[in-house]
Amino acid sequence: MAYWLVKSEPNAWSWDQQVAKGATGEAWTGVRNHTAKLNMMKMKKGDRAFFYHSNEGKEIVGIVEIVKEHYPDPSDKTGKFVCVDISADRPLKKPVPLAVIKTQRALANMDLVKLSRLSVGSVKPDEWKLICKLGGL
DNA sequence: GCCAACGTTGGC
DNA sequence: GCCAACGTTGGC
Repeated sequence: MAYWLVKSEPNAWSWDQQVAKGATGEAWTGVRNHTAKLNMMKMKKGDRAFFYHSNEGKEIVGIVEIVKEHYPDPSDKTGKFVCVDISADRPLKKPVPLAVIKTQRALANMDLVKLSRLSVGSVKPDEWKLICKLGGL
């Protein structure tokens, strides 16, 4: 299983809204970046991703599961981009802020830190474990 | 509100 | 196909 991180501005789409969608999940649309798209195309059903609040909060708040693999993004008229469906799995007991991630040497090479504008990044298994620990899971 | 990083666009 | 100009994202 692979691990990922998806970003959303909470005033556009928040963790609470994601939770409200339940196990059916919600289409993760609107990604218009090819690096992010390539990451989404690598996602498999059952993969997990951290849910990160950008701008407001700037912290990882929960874990989501990929419930449907990539398909054409219905919100993209050019047909070039894709989306996946994700559903909320569980919240972190304690959100992990970006500021804390930056203090961890083992997390310095995360896409989140290195490629701050990338909205869908990958997470290595070791990074995943450490963040879960920091998040109280 | 500022600015750095990065993607995209358009002139050549 | 190069590169300057511009727009957008997102941390600070």
